[in-house]
Amino acid sequence: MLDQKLIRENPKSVEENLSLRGKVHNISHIHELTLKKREIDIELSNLQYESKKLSKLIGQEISKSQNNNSPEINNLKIKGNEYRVKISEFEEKQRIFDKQINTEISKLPNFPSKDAPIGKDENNNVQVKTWGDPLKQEHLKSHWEIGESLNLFDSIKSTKISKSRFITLIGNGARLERALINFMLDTHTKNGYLELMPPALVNSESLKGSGQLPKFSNESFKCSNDDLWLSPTAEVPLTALHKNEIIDPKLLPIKYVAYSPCFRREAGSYGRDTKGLIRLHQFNKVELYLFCEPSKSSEAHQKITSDAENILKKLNLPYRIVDICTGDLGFSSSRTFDLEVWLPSSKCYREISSCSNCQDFQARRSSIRTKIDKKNTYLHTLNGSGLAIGRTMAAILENGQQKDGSVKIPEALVPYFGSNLIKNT
RNA sequence: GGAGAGGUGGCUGAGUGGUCGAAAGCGAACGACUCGAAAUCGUUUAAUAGGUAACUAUUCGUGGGUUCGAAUCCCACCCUCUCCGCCA
Repeated sequence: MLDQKLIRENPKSVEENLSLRGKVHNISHIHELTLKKREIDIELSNLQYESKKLSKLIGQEISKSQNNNSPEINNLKIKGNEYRVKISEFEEKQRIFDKQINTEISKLPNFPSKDAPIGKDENNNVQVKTWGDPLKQEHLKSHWEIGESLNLFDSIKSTKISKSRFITLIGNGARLERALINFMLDTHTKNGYLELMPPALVNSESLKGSGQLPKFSNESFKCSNDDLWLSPTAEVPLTALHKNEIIDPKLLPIKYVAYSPCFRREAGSYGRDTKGLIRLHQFNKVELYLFCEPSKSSEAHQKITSDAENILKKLNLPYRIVDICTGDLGFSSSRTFDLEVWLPSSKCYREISSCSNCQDFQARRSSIRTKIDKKNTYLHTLNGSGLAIGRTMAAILENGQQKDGSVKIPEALVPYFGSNLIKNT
């Protein structure tokens, strides 16, 4: 959520900032609404002042005369009634304006950071670094081929259970998934993150708070009988955890790591990544999340990114980091580093983690503040996948494949998986 | 799901129509006393919006309503607790 005061006082700068995203945002209508609302606020406040004064006077008169029905008092009551009528008119107006302004502002995305590369779309993203040697042989198997031959998962049968884009993990596949979750959680908790396991169903308020609503209702699954949705990422419950709080600065920064299943409708991606573990309606993810003071968020962003990278390094998976350009930034983010893992079968890097600094955008939507120099200040929130489990499994299968059809398990994972090889039995 | 009780400031808790943003206590901050501390005494101690400020308004779970006036009365919803039922 952008600052309403800024929109009222400096709409030009707001438009300029938003235009960095490569799309024109005309906010003049919102600007006008805020000005009108301001007038209403002032007028209402004046009316309330007069009315309050009169009510006190009536109270005094009644206790003085011991009679609440004298003509003088009745006259005062009639006057009071006039105030009441006017006040409720203004309150109604205020309500309407508040609602309009709020709906409009919550549709506006975050400002891109000044440090984000300027660009129109994903083609303008900037590769920051690469790590490891990408495997580039011909005739390498895709992870779904490997999964099928080693009987690690089944998507065809899963359509019986649900529909397409769901997976059932089997045997070593299920075991590998579990090993990855535990490995990642252990690694991050050793690095100072507190482990949480939040609810998978979240209410509309929570989705608004982190930026998925009102604009992206199409991308999450809704439970029709309740005001509950299947959470698309642990970012949602983790933001909502501290909704409407003023957090003691001594407790900052707050660092969470959470395993959660994630549910996404993937509307509009028909035909893309239909095979394998890359794009599913349900997937597992270990998420890093951080609340900190505004002055510390850039540094924290580097840190959260390197904590996510750490997993890829330990698993010995080649990857690169991409600095997302202003035109390709997610709705809530001001700056994002994507970690992309090398998938040899498709000979390209695929996103496996997205590390974002949302600055005060989510904190303002969710009202999460701290005291800085006695002033309430919105915190900055950061999130990063650390990592998406399914895509990590895909990368391990493809990068660890051996000529005999078996798959080598990265050393760091062996204690968790219980074996250094998956082979056909 | 049924029956009952309840939601008040950082916490405990009083307040059932009138100057109440709210007694009292605890906690916290500052000051006095002290070499220092404890104890004691004194003062201060909610948030939000607008305003340079004085100040003004709003907020007693949330949203409506009644009234000149609502923490207090009415309606709806949410949440918590106890008992019963069901369940991992």
